[in-house]
Amino acid sequence: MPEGHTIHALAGRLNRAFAQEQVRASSPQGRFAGGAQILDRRVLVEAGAWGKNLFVEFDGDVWLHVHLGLIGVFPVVPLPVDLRGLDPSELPTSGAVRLRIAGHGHVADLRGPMTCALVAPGEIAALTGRLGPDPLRPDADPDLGWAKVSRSARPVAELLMDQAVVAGVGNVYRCEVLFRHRVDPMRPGKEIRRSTWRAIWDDLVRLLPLGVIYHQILTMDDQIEAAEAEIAAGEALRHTADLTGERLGDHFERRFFLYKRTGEPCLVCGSKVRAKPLAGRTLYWCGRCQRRR
DNA sequence: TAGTGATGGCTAA
DNA sequence: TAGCCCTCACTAC
Repeated sequence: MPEGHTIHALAGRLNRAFAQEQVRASSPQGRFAGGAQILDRRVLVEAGAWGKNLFVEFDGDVWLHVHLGLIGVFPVVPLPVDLRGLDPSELPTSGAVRLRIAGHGHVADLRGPMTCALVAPGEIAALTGRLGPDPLRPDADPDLGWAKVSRSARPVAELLMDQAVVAGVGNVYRCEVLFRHRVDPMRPGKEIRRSTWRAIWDDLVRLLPLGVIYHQILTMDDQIEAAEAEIAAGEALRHTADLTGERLGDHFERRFFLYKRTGEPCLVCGSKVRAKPLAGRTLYWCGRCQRRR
């Protein structure tokens, strides 16, 4: 289920649960037994995210790279009091746990990741160097994305999904943000105006943090404004303060302009929402609102 | 209860 | 282009 906001939220949960703590690591499934052995009893220094990639630093300059892919999950849950102090191998396991990280008060089980590997510090730079700017990172430079968009004949909907152009955008955000700016998803990158690109980028910088805070993709204006008002009032904290990954239920009603609304009326013009595969995923768009102008 | 598709993206062919 | 990772929410029966 991960777009970039999910991974940034996950990094935050890992930090709240384990940062600066010596942890136990194991691989109940066995497929990461060697790596887990190297991580075991190290201090988890800090977790961070770049787009959909999670990087976790352990003492001794040992780095873990995780990519959840489409089906991976990595819930961080508090340990029930009666299970604390047990050897992590004695904790109950559900599913194929590639990597278990256990601390004094929490346990995190990684299941179904696309990537789970130890990487040398130098490889981190190589990995992030292949990624485009991440709107969730304060040092992100949107011009790096623009340089690729403005030279490409590929459809903008395909470019937005390309992690080398923008890191962290997935199928929901690409469909919704293109609609929010009434951009024809099939328009070639080089025909996009710089001001349009900048507006899309600024919108991502606004929307993705809401996704991190609420663990929910928000793209409808009324919900965005309600979320921002809660944050400004300090009320959003109660949704995030104790978040360790348990499913809390959606804080906002789950609704989008287009996503998974094939054939239903566009919320702006009433014409039918269209869908077709693009860049390996289902693109949703409104043929009238997003007509090329 | 069983089947399906997905908020990814790599590798092999 | 298909396979894979092998989860999870949702649907049809």
